[in-house]
Amino acid sequence: MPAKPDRKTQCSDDLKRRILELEIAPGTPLDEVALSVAYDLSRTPLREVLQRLSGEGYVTIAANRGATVSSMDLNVMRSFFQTAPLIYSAVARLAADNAISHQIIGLKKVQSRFRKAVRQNATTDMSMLNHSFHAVIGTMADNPYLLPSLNRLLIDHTRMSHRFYRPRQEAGKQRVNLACEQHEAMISAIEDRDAERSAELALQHWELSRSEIEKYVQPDPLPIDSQLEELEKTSHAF
Amino acid sequence: MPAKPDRKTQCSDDLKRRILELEIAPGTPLDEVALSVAYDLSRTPLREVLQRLSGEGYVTIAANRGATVSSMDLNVMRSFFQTAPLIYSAVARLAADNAISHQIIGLKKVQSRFRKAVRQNATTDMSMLNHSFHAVIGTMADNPYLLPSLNRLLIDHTRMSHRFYRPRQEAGKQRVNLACEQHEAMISAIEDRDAERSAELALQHWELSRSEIEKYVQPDPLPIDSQLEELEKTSHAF
DNA sequence: AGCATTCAAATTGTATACAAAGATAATACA
DNA sequence: TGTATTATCTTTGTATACAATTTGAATGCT
Repeated sequence: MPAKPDRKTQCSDDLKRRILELEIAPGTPLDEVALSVAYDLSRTPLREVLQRLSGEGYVTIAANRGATVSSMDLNVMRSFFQTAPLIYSAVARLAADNAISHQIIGLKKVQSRFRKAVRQNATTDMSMLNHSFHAVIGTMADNPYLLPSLNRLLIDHTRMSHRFYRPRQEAGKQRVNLACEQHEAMISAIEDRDAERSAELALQHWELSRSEIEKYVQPDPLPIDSQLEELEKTSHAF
Repeated sequence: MPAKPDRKTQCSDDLKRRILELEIAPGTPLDEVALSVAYDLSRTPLREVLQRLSGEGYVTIAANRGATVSSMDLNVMRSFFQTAPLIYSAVARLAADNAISHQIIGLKKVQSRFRKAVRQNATTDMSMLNHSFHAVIGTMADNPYLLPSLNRLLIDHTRMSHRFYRPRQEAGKQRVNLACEQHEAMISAIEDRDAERSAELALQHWELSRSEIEKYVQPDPLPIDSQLEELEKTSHAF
């Protein structure tokens, strides 16, 4: 009973996935006719899909000039780091207050898939299942005002965090395992209806992610002398 | 130069106004053909307007069963009171940090129109200009994650606050004047780039509004003995 | 009467043709 | 050669006809 394969939802879900996985980069213009043939829809329903994605923050629509994948410029990044801890902790608190058993079961299922992806080192699965994990916590919070904020944060967080799940050094893998453990702790806090602990864990989880992202944005500078050589070496790892 | 009278924007703005003024009540279904003839649009662009309004939280769209004005049930109300102080103070803080002079001028203009409406006792103008006032502060904050939350809160806040601006007793008018003064104080805090004071004032402003709304939701009970007589008397005042 | 079923009407969803606006290339002119 | 203007092409926006779904009434059954 995974519902009918409704072409419109399928299109919407696939576009979301591709945007979250950076398969379509921020700022990329989306061609209506190209998409409509690709997803076997006429332009009318396709445009409705784009409108909805715009409402959810995945794309930005400019009048007479179509849709583009939402950008992640400097100002957006700044807002992201400023806002994420506020919303994440508030949502985690509400999730502990309001979660119903059915949702907790769902969260555990997502987490077990996440853990499996971590074990298998399936990097994109990790990103996407981490996204799902936090989206489920969002639905637990059941707050129509915070949800749009949270989901927008998650979109950009997921887009930024791919590198986190593709660690090249042992220390990085350790951090992914830590993130996985933090998920477990969050589940038990929610299960215990411990709002304070839930919020606190969310902040810790955020802090781990934040430090990793900042390291990517502002990496250790290369040695001044042999800059080109170093660049050559590290570029292989990508 | 107030832009072109674009029928689609006109339709969208008018629907927003009617929803905010409770001219169209929460839960009311919106008929596509009726609206399309009313606003002289074909159904395709009208549907896009509804999709956008849905993205902004004004209406809710259910598949195969059209759009309805977003409801304000118990759960929504609960979330509202839970979330408003968090977002209002955060936005006020950011507004003080980020406002540019051009925006402050705009805010002052809105406030002067608001003050005028208060003097003239123009109740719906008050509601709507109060809405604009806080929406402008939202744009000052310039945070793409918080803005959707704020605007959703403002929609419901405006819909709930009409009674606040239609006071029947002298004490009520005093409170409206106080609200007006608080606006002035908020402007000067923003102008001084005093984020803390801005946030503090936002919370005070919220508290005033909250107490008024709660009084409406939970009014003083009628005298037990002559309940019907009292009901008869008070109903004239509506 | 109460309830399920079937058919008709109303409403929403989709496809496609046409109109309008924006982007681009070609041309004319200084 | 550089710039402005025009013409053409591409892309987005709108109207309308048609398909699919839902709603509600009428019918038949227990």
